[in-house]
Amino acid sequence: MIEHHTSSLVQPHSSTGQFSHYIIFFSVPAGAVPGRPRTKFSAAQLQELERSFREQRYIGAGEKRRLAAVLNLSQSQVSIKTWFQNRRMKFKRQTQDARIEALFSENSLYPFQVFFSQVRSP
DNA sequence: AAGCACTTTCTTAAAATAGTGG
DNA sequence: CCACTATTTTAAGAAAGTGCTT
Repeated sequence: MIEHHTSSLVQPHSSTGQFSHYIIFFSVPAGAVPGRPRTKFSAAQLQELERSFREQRYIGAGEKRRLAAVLNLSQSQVSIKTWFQNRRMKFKRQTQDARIEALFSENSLYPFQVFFSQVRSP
């Protein structure tokens, strides 16, 4: 991500006129394999993925092939699998965050107050 | 093979800062 | 100085990578 930070590296400080950073050049190894390019799902694709996820959180081979065909992602069922995996993790995070939130709301602070009053010394 | 937990990479929106003209 | 814009930094989210287990 050099491109985003180039100008801040090149410009000297406005008042002192000094450069605050060294500029380091480096090269990418010649044999580096780029890896799978990041797929950008469109809004319509995400809508269909979400609908399928609501139906069942684990995708099967048949549904995966169907989605790949419908969404024109036929060459990359992997991205669909990855999406479901990441979506399950997101779902899990949200639910347990909601449970933690529920602990702090209402008047459930009491156990924590007891705990900290015992830990902290006056 | 796919699953999970965790991490890395990349993108983008918002916040913060720096310039600039009136 | 203030209002406005342009640029930079920061934070958060999404897709893919890693390593291990079933």
